[in-house]
Amino acid sequence: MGNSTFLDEFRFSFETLSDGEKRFLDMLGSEEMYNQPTSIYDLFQLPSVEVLQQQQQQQPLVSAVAETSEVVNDAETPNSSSICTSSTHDAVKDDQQSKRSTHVGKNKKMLKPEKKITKKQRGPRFAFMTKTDIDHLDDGYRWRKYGQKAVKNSPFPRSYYRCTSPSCGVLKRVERSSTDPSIVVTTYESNHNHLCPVAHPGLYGISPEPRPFRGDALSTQQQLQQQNIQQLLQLQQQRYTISPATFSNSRATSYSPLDVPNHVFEETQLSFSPSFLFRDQGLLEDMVSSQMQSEEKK
DNA sequence: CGTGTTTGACCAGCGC
DNA sequence: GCGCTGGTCAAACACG
Repeated sequence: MGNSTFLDEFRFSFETLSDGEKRFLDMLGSEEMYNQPTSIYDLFQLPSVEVLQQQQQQQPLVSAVAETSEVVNDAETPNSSSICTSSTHDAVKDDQQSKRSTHVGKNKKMLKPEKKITKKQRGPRFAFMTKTDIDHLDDGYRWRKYGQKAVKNSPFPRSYYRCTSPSCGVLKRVERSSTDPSIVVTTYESNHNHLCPVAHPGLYGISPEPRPFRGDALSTQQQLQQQNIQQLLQLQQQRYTISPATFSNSRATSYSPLDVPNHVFEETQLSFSPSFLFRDQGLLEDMVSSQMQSEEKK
């Protein structure tokens, strides 16, 4: 990484956003969001739930993902390859190969199998900031922590999580901003190849009854923040679902939310363009149920 | 006992 | 080539 900090990688497409989208991104790390959480439905002026449900019936949720992954990925792990067109050999593949081929070694650190994953080969990333005192916000998915590292020039460690769903290679990094400890920066890499366990409890053997909020542990504001995060993630995943190629090939002018917003530079891999989503909004039903359920997963 | 966390070691990329 | 740093592995451990 050289001298570049984690925040240097933190990019959002900006110029393509509508005013409401820009405002939402601004609010993610702002006092406004913290003090008065706002639904992205309002900010983005999403269509009504009824409209979304109708559209969703006409356009099943994961069909695009399944088709793409089968075609692109063959016998391997059917996940993030569906996102990146060519060279995204995902982390899960690497992980599983690693486990298979290193079992022989009694030496704790045997040579790993050829590690061909370079940073440029990884899946696209999506990051956002949240002003919260909770380090690991619940986004509806189940995560397993696989590492923690001290970060240069930051008193706060960075935690590494991996989605526990089999064959799902999504990674997540969580760290606090060194400049503002109240801000948690979360970065997702690749996208899930399965539905959210919370939003679709029946598919995951989870009780279909709405689980209660952790009202005793979380404030209302924190609960709303979690809901907003879940909504944002689902939007992002739906974006992948709709058009992986468009995403991975996109080239947009971006900015780092942690810098002054007029700090503009080029970025190819990380971009965020909700506008695109809403042009094809048949896949938003997750958001509805996730609003009602923000329980943690364990 | 299954699941998740901790933590030290290892590896790769990058800058000098 | 060397050292620094970020990312990952996996044994040991904790917990319900």
